[in-house]
Amino acid sequence: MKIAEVSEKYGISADTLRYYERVGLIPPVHRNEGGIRDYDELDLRRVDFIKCMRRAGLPVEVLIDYVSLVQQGDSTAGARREILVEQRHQLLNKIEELEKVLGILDHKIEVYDEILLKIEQGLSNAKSEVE
Amino acid sequence: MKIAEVSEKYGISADTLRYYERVGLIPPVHRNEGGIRDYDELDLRRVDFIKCMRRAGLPVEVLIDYVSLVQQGDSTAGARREILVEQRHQLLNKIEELEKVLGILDHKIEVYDEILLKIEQGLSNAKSEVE
DNA sequence: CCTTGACTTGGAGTTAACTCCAAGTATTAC
DNA sequence: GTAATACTTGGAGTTAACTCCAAGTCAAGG
Repeated sequence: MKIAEVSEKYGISADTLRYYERVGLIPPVHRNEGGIRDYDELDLRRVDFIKCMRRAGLPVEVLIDYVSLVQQGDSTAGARREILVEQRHQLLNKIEELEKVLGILDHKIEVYDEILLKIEQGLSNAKSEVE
Repeated sequence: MKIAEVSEKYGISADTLRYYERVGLIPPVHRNEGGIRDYDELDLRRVDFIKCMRRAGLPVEVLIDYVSLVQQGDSTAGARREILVEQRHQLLNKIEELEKVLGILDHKIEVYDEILLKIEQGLSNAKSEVE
């Protein structure tokens, strides 16, 4: 699969795909006779993995370390697991934080609904108190 | 409360606090006779609100818009509600995405546990297949 | 009175993660 | 077979969100 198609399929620009390869986030992609990138099944799986991890905010640098360990073979399995455990931990914290803020937003929206209702009813003394 | 104390209390650098004020993320903070920032209760509530929102990843620009509407008074309550609803929506999507990735990480960690167990048992033919 | 240290400002510098560009080569369309 | 299109590379530019810096002010301790 050509880079343009991969870009289309995963919603990642061709520039970004090349950048990922350059910095080692994705190992060198398969090329055709002319030296042009021709993503095979494995390459696509790697792109998909990286896409997910990046969307979740895992730092490029951490992912580079991880990918480099994968390249070094089975002996690095323990170190790779450590990275995943650490990132899982970070992710969990992040989710908890976001859920807290979601609650705050929900509350604020409710308050606004009440205020707007009052304003609609012409109660202009519905001084907001919301920030 | 002086800027250094606020910085300490909320884990935001004094530079960042001044930056927030400069770009309009926080309305001008109360000053003492000498012109030095002296955060009052309202200022602190604002700092806390912004801290939460920023931690959840709400863009500074969006928050500037919101804060500016607050300054413009009650007539902007509807527009402010719209911003919050939109951000709530984005946040929910984000949380769903993170939870998906959390699941992927959990699965990968499990797979690593199995592999590491095999390796530990000396089954060097436990060829990983994990990426 | 002078020094120390926390504060002020506007503006420049940094970082992560892209994103774009110029110059060159290869493939496809006519 | 040649013009247009798509690809290549290394490197420069961009964006968001800080973060740091130089030069200056001011209150308080010795």
